[in-house]
Amino acid sequence: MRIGALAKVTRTAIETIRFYEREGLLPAAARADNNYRLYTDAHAERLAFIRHCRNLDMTLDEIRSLLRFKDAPSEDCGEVNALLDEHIGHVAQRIRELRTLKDQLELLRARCRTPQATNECGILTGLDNAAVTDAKRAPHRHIRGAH
Amino acid sequence: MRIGALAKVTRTAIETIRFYEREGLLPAAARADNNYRLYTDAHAERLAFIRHCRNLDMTLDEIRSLLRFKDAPSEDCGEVNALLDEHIGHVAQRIRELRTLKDQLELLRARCRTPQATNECGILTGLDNAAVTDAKRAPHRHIRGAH
DNA sequence: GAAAACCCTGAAGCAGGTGTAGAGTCAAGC
DNA sequence: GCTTGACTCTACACCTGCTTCAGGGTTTTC
Repeated sequence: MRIGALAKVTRTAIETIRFYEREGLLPAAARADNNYRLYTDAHAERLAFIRHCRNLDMTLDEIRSLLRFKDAPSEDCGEVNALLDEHIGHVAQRIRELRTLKDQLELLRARCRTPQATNECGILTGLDNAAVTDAKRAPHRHIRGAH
Repeated sequence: MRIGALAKVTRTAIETIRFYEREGLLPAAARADNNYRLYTDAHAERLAFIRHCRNLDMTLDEIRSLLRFKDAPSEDCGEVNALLDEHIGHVAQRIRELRTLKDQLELLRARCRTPQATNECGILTGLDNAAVTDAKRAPHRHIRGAH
């Protein structure tokens, strides 16, 4: 199948497919005479795998690791378990951070229940006075924020 | 004070300070004869404000809005309330998403309790078979994920 | 035979910075 | 007076995970 068909069955943007090929996640497809990429079902399965992992918020590096394990089928999968455990840890950590964050935001919000002049707004003065404790962040998190 | 001192008191990287100046969040500092930036206490306060907001995971655009309200002290702050409410909504939404994600990851993890050959690993086959429901994502979220 | 739909490459752009190269400035120590 | 080290400057590349764009060529459909 051509790239458009693969994009459709995996519900993935065409550009993303080419991007995964450049990144080495998806093996390069064979080419037709006109230089169009030609994909097999194996490509579709691998891409589906990648997309499932992305839906689980894994980084491309984590997915690369998982693909290596898949490609070495006789090896022990203990490291797969470890990788997943670590990833679950990241997600749990980020949930904790966001809950703290939400508490702080609601505290801040409670400082100004009704609109008034901005120079008396409890929210702005709250942000001025560091009412917010500057929670230390882990330097290399990978689960994204809220926007 | 010079940029290094400002960096120290606000616990902000020097490059980040210059970046905020380029982005228009921090007004350009006066320059000494040797072209070094010279900051006032007002700069330090404004930068502290920005950093508090960033610690609350606001985007630079949201912070830009808040700064505009701060700079117009006689205006009504109802929009500040609205901005914060919306941001709290983003965070709450992201917490919900991450909880669903964590449930899925734990379900997946339960498929392989003990290490075995990777071709029999329940995690890898689970990811193959789309055991994971592909949750739809909001297209323009801004609160970051887990890594 | 023309228009619409598809495909190609290569590069730039997004957020929110971080890190680097290459150069200038300044105070202290020998 | 000269070197060393700490500090600062500008301008640019890099990070993730794509998305968008420019500027082509090809195939399908009417």
